Amino acid sequence: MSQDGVDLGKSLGYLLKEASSALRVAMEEVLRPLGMSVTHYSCLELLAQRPGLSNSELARGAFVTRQSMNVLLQTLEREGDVTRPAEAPVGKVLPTRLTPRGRRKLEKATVAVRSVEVRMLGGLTETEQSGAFRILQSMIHSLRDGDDGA
Amino acid sequence: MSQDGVDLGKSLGYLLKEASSALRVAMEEVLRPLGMSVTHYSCLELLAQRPGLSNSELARGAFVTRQSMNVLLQTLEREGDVTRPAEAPVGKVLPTRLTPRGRRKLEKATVAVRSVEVRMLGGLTETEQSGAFRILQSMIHSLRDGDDGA
DNA sequence: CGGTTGGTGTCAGTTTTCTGACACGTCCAC
DNA sequence: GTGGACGTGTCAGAAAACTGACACCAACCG
Repeated sequence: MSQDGVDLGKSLGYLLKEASSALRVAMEEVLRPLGMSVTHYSCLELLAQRPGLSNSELARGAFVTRQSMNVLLQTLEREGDVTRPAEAPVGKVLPTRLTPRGRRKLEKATVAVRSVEVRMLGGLTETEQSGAFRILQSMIHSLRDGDDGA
Repeated sequence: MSQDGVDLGKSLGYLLKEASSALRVAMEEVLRPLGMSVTHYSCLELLAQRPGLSNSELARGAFVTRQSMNVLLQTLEREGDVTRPAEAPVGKVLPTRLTPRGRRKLEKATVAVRSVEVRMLGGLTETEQSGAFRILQSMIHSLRDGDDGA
């Protein structure tokens, strides 16, 4: 219906959003059978790579607010995938850790997610992939520079 | 606090999400003074480039559901930024168009958004930009291929 | 012609995420 | 030590998005 690509596709910003959306959709698709959402998975993956992360740190890593991450953590804790001490060892920070159960869940999810990433990079050469790496990092850096900076 | 980059940054998927998030934040920042959200802007921009788009088509273009786009369109219509015929010329499709008022609003927003995009691409050469273009399109294509396909 | 498929607008309810605000703890400068 | 800036966990309410479902229309094919 209508045309398909006029000149929306000329904007790298739009393309970035489109790619991110496609990635999210693809991840949701493979994660759904496992009963996990993308944020769900992100949280577990974060925890596996950096055990003891706080709620706020997890939120930043998953690009959601502390409040959102907190409700997720409560669910994960109730389901027995993560553990948080009842008392803060220092300050108010409650370091979160994966339980063996959470780790097992994550392993399955990681396989699924990795397959998506592999598919995403299918048509790209090694050189293009490292190019993409540098380019994306440059974009992020440039975007954040001006946020608070000037 | 904690470390800063362990090996999250090694995943292109994560980097893509990070870049997209940074872009969204930056856009929200410049759009907020204009009283517009990102979806808001996307809708207007879409309409400017392809007048007469239907609600469903706009939804797909802005990566939201028909239902979400519909409530947005109702707001835009109430504010006088877009027009939809009361009766469908053919079928049930209601072609939407920008009003002069909507067009003026969009112009201001476009300036703001373009500045963000320029900033984002600041550290990139022309060659890198076209590389990014190809790479992102390849990712989108590869991601969508497997969705329904095999 | 009748049936099926695909697309659309819309109603309703739910879920998720966000914004705003509070109290508390740490850290550093003074 | 004392003050302020900063970061954190949490409560409460609001906004945004989603899922599910319905009726309708167009196009195609037997």
